[in-house]
Order: sequence, then structure tokens, then C-alpha cells
Amino acid sequence: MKKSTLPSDHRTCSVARTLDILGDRWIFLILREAFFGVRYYDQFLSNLGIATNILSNRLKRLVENDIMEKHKDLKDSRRMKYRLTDKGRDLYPVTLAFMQWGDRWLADENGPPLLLHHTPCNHALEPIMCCAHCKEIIKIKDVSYEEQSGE
Amino acid sequence: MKKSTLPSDHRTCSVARTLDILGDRWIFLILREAFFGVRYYDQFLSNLGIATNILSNRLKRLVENDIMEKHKDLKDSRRMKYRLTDKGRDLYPVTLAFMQWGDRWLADENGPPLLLHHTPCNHALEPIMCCAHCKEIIKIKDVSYEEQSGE
DNA sequence: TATTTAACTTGTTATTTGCAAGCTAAATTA
DNA sequence: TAATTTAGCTTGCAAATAACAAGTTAAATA
Repeated sequence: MKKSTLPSDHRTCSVARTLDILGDRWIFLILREAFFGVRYYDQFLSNLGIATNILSNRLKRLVENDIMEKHKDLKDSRRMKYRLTDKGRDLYPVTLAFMQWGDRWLADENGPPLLLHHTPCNHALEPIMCCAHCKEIIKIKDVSYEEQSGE
Repeated sequence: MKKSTLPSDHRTCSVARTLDILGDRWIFLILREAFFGVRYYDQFLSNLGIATNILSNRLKRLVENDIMEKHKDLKDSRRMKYRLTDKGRDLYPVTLAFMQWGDRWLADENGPPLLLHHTPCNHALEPIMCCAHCKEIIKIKDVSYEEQSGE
């Protein structure tokens, strides 16, 4: 699909803008690895089974969009270290939302392949989307919306 | 990319399984419209500016994966009504996570194009990912993980 | 009965993907 | 110091996918 083809309708919103950058399966798998602590090109390559040209392309896109930073490794100047920026780290909720949905609707008889643990409260982590103000779980029926005139 | 190529490594998880179904820009834009109340083929078509073959294909995929249901409209039997299932409605947090990130990192000087309002508490909606148990905002550093032996 | 409309389907072309091979510079080994 | 290995790409090419346009079918409306 063409790049940056935001629909010209009135509903153009942050979902479309976000998908213009992230709307790709590999991007999210790279981010998942990054959230698991992966930092180096060769680690992404072997963990994901991705083609080298695609990996280069996606890492470049992530760097261009300030989601990751690229630095030479101090110990081996051939190696490139890719680290999440604050902007990238802020995508953790998206990854958690994916994982949570998959755990609930796509898990097989073995249950979720990965169990997350919330260290501060020492319980299995079950991520839920809450209203920052009232801390209640957000339900569709409880959300109304209004558009900005400037858009 | 090939379908269902879950990486063969130990980290195979619900993120990859979810992306096997949803890893497509149009899928999320269709879901966004559905969360805004859109129900009919022609509405998706005109709101999204999507090609008819792509729209058909994606709606079919959504129905095949029990994310949407397809019914004849009672008033006009030519029209097909597409409705979210429970499984589909449960993707709302993913959409909110996208929107929240875009609002924070991609908004222009006009601010977010769409303001959400949380009716129960009567405040602007700011969605945050919380631990269902302790209700604290989830931070990467507070999450540890262990793999299921069955996987 | 003729026309319009909804929801597709079917070409055709353009773009993107995945695989394999090659390249370059830095590090390691002989 | 020279030869080899390694990291991180880039390039070429076949195959899959997307976008656009035009055609199809069945139901509703004029």
C-alpha cells in the first residue's frame, strides 16, 4: 500500500498515524524481542528468522522514527547496539495488549506460552486498560468522543 | 511473508500468534471503524478509501477468525452487516494502545485529532496499562517472565 | 420492466517480500 | 603481518501481494 495514505475522512486519527510507522508484522516482532532484552542485530536475526534485508530495512525505519537508537558496541566496534528510546519503550502497552489478547483467544491447551510476573505486587501479571483518572477498566460503551476542529 | 511462520525459537508467544491474524494495517483500520460504530461494507469502503478486493479479503479474514460476524441486513437484504464478536470487541485495548501512543508521540500542533471521554467518571479518557491485581501502571522493569514447559 | 445499488470478483500492473549471494570493514587467528 | 572469520549490511531476482479499474450478480427501487 502507498505510504502515508491517511484516509482523507474526518476520522483520521492516531491509530492511522501510528500504523503508518508500525503497520508491519516484523516491526512488532522486533519490538517484542527488544522488550525481552535483545539489543544486537545478530540476535534479532537468529531469534526471528528474518531475512537480512528485511531486518536492516525495519531497524532503519525504527531508528528513523526515533523508536530505537543505533550505536557502535564499545567492546566490538563491528557490532551495532540497538536500544529502545523513550518513545520506543512507550510501545510496551501495545505489545502487552497483543500478548493479552493472544493469551485469551489464541492459546492452545498448554495455556499461554509465556507467563508474566509483576514484581512489585508479586502476582501473575494480567494487563488491563484502565482510565488513568478513575482506574476502572475501559469498556467501549463507556467511551464517547469528539473531534478536534483543527483536524 | 509466509503465513503462520512462528519463529521456532523459545520465545514464540502470543504476540506472534496475534500478528499472524492481525498483522496488517487495513485490519486495524477496519477495527477502528468498527469501534466507532461502522457496520456496513459501503461505510468501510468510503471511510477508509480501501480497494474493494482488499476490503472483501480483510472482512473475510476477520469473519473466518471470529472477530466479526456477517449477517444480511433486515431492512435491505443486499446489504451485509458486519458486527464485532466478543473476541473482536476484546481488541479495543489494542486500538486504544495505538491511539494513546500516536496521541503522545505523533500529534501535531493541533493536538490529538480525536478526544475520548470516559462517561462513568466524566473525564477525558487517558488509557493506561495496569496490573489487574494491584492496579499500578505497568513498567517494563517491573515485569519478569518465565516460559511454559509445554511450549 | 428498466434502472440503480450493494457487494463482490476478476483481470492487470506496480510494489513489496523472501531468499541467496556478494560486499566491506573490523576483529581474530596463524 | 597475512589470512581468515565475523558483523552488518546491499544487491539481484523470482514470487507473492496490493492497488486500480472494470465487470458481475442479485436485490431493491422507479
